[in-house]
Amino acid sequence: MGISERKEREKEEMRQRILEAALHLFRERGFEGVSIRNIAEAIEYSPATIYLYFKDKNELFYALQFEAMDIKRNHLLPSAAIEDPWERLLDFGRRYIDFGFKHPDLYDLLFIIKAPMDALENQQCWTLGVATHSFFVETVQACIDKRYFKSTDADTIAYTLWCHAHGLVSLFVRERMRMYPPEKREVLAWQSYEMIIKMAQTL
Amino acid sequence: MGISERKEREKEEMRQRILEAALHLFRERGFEGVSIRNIAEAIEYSPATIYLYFKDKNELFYALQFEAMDIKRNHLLPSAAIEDPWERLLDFGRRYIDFGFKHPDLYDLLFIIKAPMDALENQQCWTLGVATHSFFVETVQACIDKRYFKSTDADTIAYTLWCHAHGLVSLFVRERMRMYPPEKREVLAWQSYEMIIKMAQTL
DNA sequence: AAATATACTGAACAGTGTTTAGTAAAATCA
DNA sequence: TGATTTTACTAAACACTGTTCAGTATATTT
Repeated sequence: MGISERKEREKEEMRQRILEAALHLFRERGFEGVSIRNIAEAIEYSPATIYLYFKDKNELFYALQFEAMDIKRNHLLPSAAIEDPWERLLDFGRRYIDFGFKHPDLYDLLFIIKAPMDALENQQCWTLGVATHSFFVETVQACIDKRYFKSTDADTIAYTLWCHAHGLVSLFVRERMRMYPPEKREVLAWQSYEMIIKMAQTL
Repeated sequence: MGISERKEREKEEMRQRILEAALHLFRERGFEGVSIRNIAEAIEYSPATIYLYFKDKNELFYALQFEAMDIKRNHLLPSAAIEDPWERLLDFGRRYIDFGFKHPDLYDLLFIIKAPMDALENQQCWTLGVATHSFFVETVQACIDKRYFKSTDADTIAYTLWCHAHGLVSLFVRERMRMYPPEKREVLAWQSYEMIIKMAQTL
């Protein structure tokens, strides 16, 4: 049955074409500024067609979130190759913040936007995120084992570092740093990262 | 001219009635879930009437943001009475996080929601925010002066602490802590606060 | 009493997400 | 082959959104 195979392939291609157009538009105009009709126009199909491939706008959103999670994963991946856990942790943090600054729209999509997080489509995205987080906690644990920290509570240390990095990126992404001059914002952020690292060392 | 005075008072009352209804609805259904028509219905006026008191939905949003900022200010205010800067800083941080947990919708409005931040109405809100931030930085400076920190860079210390608190609250508010069991989330957050305080002490 | 200013509204416009009935084309069956 | 079913798609509608504007009834001033 070569036909049904081709059909399935075509269906998958169409799905990808929709996602591509959506991600493209989204990175151009922000998530709120993209409508089903926009996407439909971009791929030269009727709006109703999109509903043959995605249940609703939420499910399209979940799929996009998954794409973003994959891009983030690839951005952080090189850290995993670093042997020394402390150096790995440093590199990981730097890459996390760098991802946020380089792809504010994707960071937004992953960590800031309010959306129901319980759809099936989103499950695998969440799995990927949890995996990355586990890798992070494991690295912290490895640092504990090598006596880089005094505290032995890996969960709390990891969460504390994550809070800092997330706060840093999201204050930047959502433009809540107006009390600092524009050119100082990114500098201050990186200084703060250096500071939290030094603080962590003494913990 | 008693009439024009009364008119002005009535106009202000109407403005307040709109804001009250909007804030009420917003805290019930989230910001995205509130429409001009909803608000109009709540105060039993036509949607067009709202546009006689606010230029557009954004300006209504700014006014709400100002209300939220005021509530936050009152929530943090008691800290100012504490003499010792270190104790004041601790209390301030605790109150900041507590505000976020108790009023996630208002926190959202103030620090997370994406919106143009340059309208006139928003100016005074921003002024209030900057004042609070200045108070925070001054407290950090007072701690530096009393040798509670080793570092002398008040800006970076303040920003680092703010990043942590904001990251903590916004991960909670935007439900990005799914990898931890629900009952552990708030506990972990407060543990993390304790940890950053201890870290800061050794800085 | 007439003219003007004020406060408000109904109806419309262009946009949104989503559903449904219907239509051509493709694949399958006889 | 020709008839039938399945597939892929769309036009049109529904109920919503923010926003504007012509029109109206009341209150104030002349």
